[in-house]
Amino acid sequence: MPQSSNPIAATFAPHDHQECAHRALDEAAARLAEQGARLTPVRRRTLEILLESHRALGAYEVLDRLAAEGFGRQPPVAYRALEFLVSHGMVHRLQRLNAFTACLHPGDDHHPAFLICRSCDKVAEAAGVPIRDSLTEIAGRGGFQVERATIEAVGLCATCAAGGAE
Amino acid sequence: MPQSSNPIAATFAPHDHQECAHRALDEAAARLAEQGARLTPVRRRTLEILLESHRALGAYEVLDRLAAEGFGRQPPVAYRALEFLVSHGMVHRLQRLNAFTACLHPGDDHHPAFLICRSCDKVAEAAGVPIRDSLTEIAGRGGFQVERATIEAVGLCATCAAGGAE
DNA sequence: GCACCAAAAGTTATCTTATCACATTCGGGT
DNA sequence: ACCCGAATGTGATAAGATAACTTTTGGTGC
Repeated sequence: MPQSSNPIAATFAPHDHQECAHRALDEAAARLAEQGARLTPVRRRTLEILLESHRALGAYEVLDRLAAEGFGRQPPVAYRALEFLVSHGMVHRLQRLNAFTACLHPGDDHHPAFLICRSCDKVAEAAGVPIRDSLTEIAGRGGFQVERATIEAVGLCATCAAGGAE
Repeated sequence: MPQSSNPIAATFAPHDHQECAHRALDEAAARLAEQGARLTPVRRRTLEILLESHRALGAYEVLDRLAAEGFGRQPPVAYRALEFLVSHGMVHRLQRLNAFTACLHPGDDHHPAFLICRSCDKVAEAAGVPIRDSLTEIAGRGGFQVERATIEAVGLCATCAAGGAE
């Protein structure tokens, strides 16, 4: 992730993907090692594929890439790797898109809000805490205990808005 | 909807569905008439089916019921009716569940947050405005313009929590 | 009443997304 | 070298959604 005053803007701005993806991969590997979880070749490659774009990819898109690289070509190959990565907080699932996106800062707030740009299709993670607090508060007044929340916004990122990609 | 200090609690509490569903249907019919939209038999019945439970139903569940009542038995029958109702604000689509739920107060805040009880599967609508404001604010700081937001929480409603349905 | 047109409903086929069940392989511990 | 459980591979199929085309329906002008 490049230098920037704001992580959301930084995600959408042009920047050195190689570097930010590499950093995230190292961090993921370290965290998984701590947990005693195995980052096997398929799982590692799956994470890399997601990190190579900030986009969300469908399971079958991931599968195609894996198959092209010599891994199995049946859906469970991709779904299993993705499920593993999601359950260890390395990847998030986007409900609106039926798609998956790599987490750029695993371990921090693992329940972010997602900002999906409808023009460039990149996905940023925004601080979920204040939003969840608001939701929890409103739900709580009705006696509802929130356990998990999905917060996903579709809109236009600053880069696309500026670039006339409207 | 029964008398209650809180609409969320009211949704989950036992109450006279017939009455609250009937009210919502009348309101929907009136609103559609205003808009010059046609509430045809399939559409009307689809809305009734959703109103009969506060649960979210999958398109194929709705389709089965429609087919059993003499309507077509092909997926587009259900999808078209649901799409019509969604686009007119009478029904909401829940991304987490790939399912649809009737709107209990069409016209009010058409972008509510959804509270889904994992025990009884009922769905309540909570005021979405404060939550969306929070999201819009955070996103805006990163230059992201929110256009549409999905806010869905899974948890436990007061009725199930009290009833030991844990 | 009737001819016309657009909207709605019906039907077939197909596509995308996701999971199940079972066989095989891999890797660490003894 | 052997064992065991985890991970992977494979075929089949379930579940969710849409495309393309035909037929029916309902309102409008005549």
